[in-house]
Amino acid sequence: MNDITTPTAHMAPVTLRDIAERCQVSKSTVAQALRGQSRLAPATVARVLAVANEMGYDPSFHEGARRLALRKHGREMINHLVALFFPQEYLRIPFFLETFRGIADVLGAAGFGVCVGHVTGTHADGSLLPFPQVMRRGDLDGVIAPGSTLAQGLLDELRASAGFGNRPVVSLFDATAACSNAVADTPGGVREAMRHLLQLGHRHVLWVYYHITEQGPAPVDRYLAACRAMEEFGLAPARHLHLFPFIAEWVNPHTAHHDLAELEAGEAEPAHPLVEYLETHPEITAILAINDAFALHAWYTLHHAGYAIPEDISIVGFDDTDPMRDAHGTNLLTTVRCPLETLGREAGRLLLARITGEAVGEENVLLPTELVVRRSTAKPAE
Amino acid sequence: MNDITTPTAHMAPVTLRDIAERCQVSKSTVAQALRGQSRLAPATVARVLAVANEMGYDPSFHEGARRLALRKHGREMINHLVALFFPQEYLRIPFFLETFRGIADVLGAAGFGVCVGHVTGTHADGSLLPFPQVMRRGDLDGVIAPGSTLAQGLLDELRASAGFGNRPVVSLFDATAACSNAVADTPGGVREAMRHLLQLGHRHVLWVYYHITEQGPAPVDRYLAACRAMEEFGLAPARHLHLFPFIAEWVNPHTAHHDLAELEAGEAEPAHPLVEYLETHPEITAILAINDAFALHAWYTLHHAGYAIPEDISIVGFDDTDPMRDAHGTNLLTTVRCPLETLGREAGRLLLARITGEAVGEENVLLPTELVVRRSTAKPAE
DNA sequence: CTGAAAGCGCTTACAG
DNA sequence: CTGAAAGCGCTTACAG
Repeated sequence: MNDITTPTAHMAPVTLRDIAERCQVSKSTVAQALRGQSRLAPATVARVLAVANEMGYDPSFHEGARRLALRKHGREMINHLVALFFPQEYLRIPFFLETFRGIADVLGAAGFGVCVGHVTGTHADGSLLPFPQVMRRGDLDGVIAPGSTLAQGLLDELRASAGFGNRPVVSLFDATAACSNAVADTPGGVREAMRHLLQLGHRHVLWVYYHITEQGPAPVDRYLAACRAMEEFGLAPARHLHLFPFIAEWVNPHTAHHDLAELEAGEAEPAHPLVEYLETHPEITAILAINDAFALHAWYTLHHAGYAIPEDISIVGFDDTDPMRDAHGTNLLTTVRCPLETLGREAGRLLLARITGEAVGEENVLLPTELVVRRSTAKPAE
Repeated sequence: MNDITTPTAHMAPVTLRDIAERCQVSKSTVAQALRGQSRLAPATVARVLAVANEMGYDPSFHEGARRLALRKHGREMINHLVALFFPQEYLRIPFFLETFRGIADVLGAAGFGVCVGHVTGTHADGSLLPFPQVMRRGDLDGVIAPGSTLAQGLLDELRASAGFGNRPVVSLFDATAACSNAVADTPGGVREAMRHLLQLGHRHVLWVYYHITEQGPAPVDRYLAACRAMEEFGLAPARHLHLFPFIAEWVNPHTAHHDLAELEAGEAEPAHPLVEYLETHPEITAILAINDAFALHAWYTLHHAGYAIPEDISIVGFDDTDPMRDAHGTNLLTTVRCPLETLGREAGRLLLARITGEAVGEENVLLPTELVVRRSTAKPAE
């Protein structure tokens, strides 16, 4: 790809020299006047400013030259550009979008552009996409990214690049050492949700998680919070907290929710793993899902298999982003709400404070979550 | 805000001069070798390249200087940065996000950063936000924006700014003169949807639209398509196409869907305007909504008022972004699907072609839409 | 109080 | 085939 183009004729933009000529002063004087911090005669400053304004001088257009000149003296400029990195599929996930809104609002209000970058994007041949050029040449004043994304090596890559160095980074959703963090208290939300179920009388709960890691079912901190809540009620998690891994097809738009109705009409339906599991574990009376999408899929699946919600099984979601509406439009799903837009705002605020130098060290923000009790949870059947 | 910071000690990045010294050649030679297009001795080129590589020379880090130097010769560089402008609330709208994904994918794969900009953002005091700095200084190679946004004056503002000039612009969703367009054939979708209803036997249809303009109910092109479809069946739109303006509270997350259930328990419920309208116009047997969210709200409202869907009223949505699921998770809403991610890809492709110079003039892409018939439409009751 | 100078890191005519 | 020169537009020491 040819990177250089010869543009169609442009009106030449106004430069310091143009102003200097018109004012009959030197370029240095104009530069000083424009920067404001000088011992020039007030009258000179006023005259230069007036002429600059009249000629339509646009300093932002010449920031490149300014940056270059400043390097000589070992100083850097704020570029008013930050990147928001995230895995490609996040643009489909409502809880990310709420956060995105908060970030974009705060940074936009401060005059910063927010550049989006997919970290897990791949070329057609499967090779990983490199960062866009903007992100590789010191244009970025800072970066916001989900903790999971940073943990995958993005942070190291950024720190190693000459263009980024030790500029500020804010981790979103999950706390990460070596940068600032803006996270919601999701373990607290899990604890509340579990207490809610236990207080209703449930004793065997199915924990629907993402995938297993060496440390346990991910996200591990939430799993541990669920365990602790059980222990508070004198229950041994090993016996009372049942584990069920989430299955990708549940929320894949091409496979989820589409086949149940068709199966009705057709041949014998294969048993859904979740239904099988519950049939062999009749002591389970409640499901705690890692997000609303999983909760909804469990709900549809169980309804289809003849379970009544919440009479036979109580279901709790997470995030409060995907409603389960009845025919009146009322959301029935008990879930844990995270202050996502606020989380985004806080992430933006932390980053700005570091960029402008108002803050020096890393800072962590932890926002409370809130259990929202609706109609998908009830006392277990007796 | 102080724009300049004195950074912590950075390792000085490698420059042409460093390489030149090590190679015992001049800076010009190094520059030529690095650019590749020269009549240098192949051996020299090889040696310079090897040393540059070994020293870790990063050309992208010095793009600023390169840009500056190129200006002297009236040439411009591609900056690998484009902006995507949209009204603030679009980050909540699923149909925009699908499109966003397509845009980000295509541009990311080409090494371009995508910078998001809110056009309707306001400061706390209500004043309109200016563009972020990046967007005001010639950093942008091009812009993508919804047609509605461009029509509000963004295009003029961009063209008038020295930093942007006549760079390429692609209009999304709605066609706009004076730039390239990537739009879906929504009028075609409306026509199909209306034919579907008329073929089922409906004769009086309620058209739920955004708001009235001088040209008619917006979006006007879709309204006219609805009229034409009626005329094809020998019906006069003036008598058979009933107009109902959309009410903002319907999709405001703070007021929509929340109160119906609570009202059940409480005092006398005020009649919903839609219900009132249908009661005074019993000849209406079908609703054609401008998007799925409105269709869903109409559905919930009518269900609550005792109407059966589709037995009493057929409902057609638009976009296929918001499902109306039954308890099995099956989507019941008949609607018109737009190829949104593809639309985003096309918009990105058009922009890239202009930026790289592969395409010269404006180009328009029109993608077909598709009626998806589900269970919310049926023959009218008789 | 103001200006001439050196230089950020690069580019491309232009000499040799 | 290679290098010295001029310059992009700016900045800040440093003289005067």
